[in-house]
Amino acid sequence: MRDDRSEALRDWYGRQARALPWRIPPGSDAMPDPYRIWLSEVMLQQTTVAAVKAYFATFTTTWPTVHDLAAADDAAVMAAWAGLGYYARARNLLKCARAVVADHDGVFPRTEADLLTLHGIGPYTAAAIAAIAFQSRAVVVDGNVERVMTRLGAIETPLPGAKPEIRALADTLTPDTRPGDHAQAVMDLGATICTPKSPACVLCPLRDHCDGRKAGIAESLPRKAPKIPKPERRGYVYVARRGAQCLLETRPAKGLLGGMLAFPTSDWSDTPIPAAPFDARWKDAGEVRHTFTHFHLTLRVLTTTQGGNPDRGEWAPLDPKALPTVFAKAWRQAFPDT
DNA sequence: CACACGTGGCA
DNA sequence: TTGCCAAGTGT
Repeated sequence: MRDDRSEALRDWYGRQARALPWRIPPGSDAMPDPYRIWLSEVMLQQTTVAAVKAYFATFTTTWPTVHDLAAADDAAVMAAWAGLGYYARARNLLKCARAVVADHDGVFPRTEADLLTLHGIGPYTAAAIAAIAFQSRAVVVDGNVERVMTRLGAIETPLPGAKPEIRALADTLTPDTRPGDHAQAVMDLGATICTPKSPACVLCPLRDHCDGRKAGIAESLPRKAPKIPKPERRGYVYVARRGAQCLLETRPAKGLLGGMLAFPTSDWSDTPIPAAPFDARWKDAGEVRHTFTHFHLTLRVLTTTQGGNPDRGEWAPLDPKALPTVFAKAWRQAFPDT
């Protein structure tokens, strides 16, 4: 706390902290609920605050404690996560909740090392939970911290090579008192002031300490390797409706959209091979486009209202909200009225 | 270490 | 319209 930069950051956070559903106000002596901190941190992995809010409300209402979540049906949790993306997080969320109940008496472990043993908790999340939920002096490094630290220290080493330098600087800035507030202060700064593009340096509590700003290179940091263009893939998706039911399948537990509810599809490739789940007069309903992390996809949507004996999946009532976004798009393309 | 893994918003 | 990006983890 001797550090001028940490003090400036703490004071700024005291004034400008965002009010978030999982957050206690800066300086508060209230005890955060580790379950809610954990849940919010997992949801926030590579995901914006705006996208997380509604899901956090649904999850904490439906499953208020880690015991409730551990006892939930897999399908219910996957359906509730639908649309948020990175579905391995939902699968790991259940594994983690069940391990906390089975192996830790329903109480989240307090140390980074113990937290790290749980599914879906990596170095960032372990440090964040230790700092925010348990007031432990953990050094929290995420994308925001990387951006703020590379600018503050004018670190021009490209990522990921710069990580040791970044961590060392973050360690220097982390105070002994209220390290959880400090971690959230850096992340709020990165989200609202020290943004990827057009940072608002004039409003920054660290502007007089920032070497990147002094050198006029802040906005160009952190340096990163150029992105590889995404390849194009194509496929066929089969949307069959029979009265109130649709033909649905649960995707394999590993891989893309693993464990999620889906319509049957062909393979997705340069030259997909049509693979209707049963013989029928399939009607061409046009195409939908969707972009995943590492490829673009164009799906030709084929529909029928005939019945049939499918070679995979089963007839079941459909809640479109339980589908990953790419299949929700296909559903809307197939049956715009519903 | 490099790559797989979603999505919606914004310039 | 296209590309970039957001509180990363697992393999």
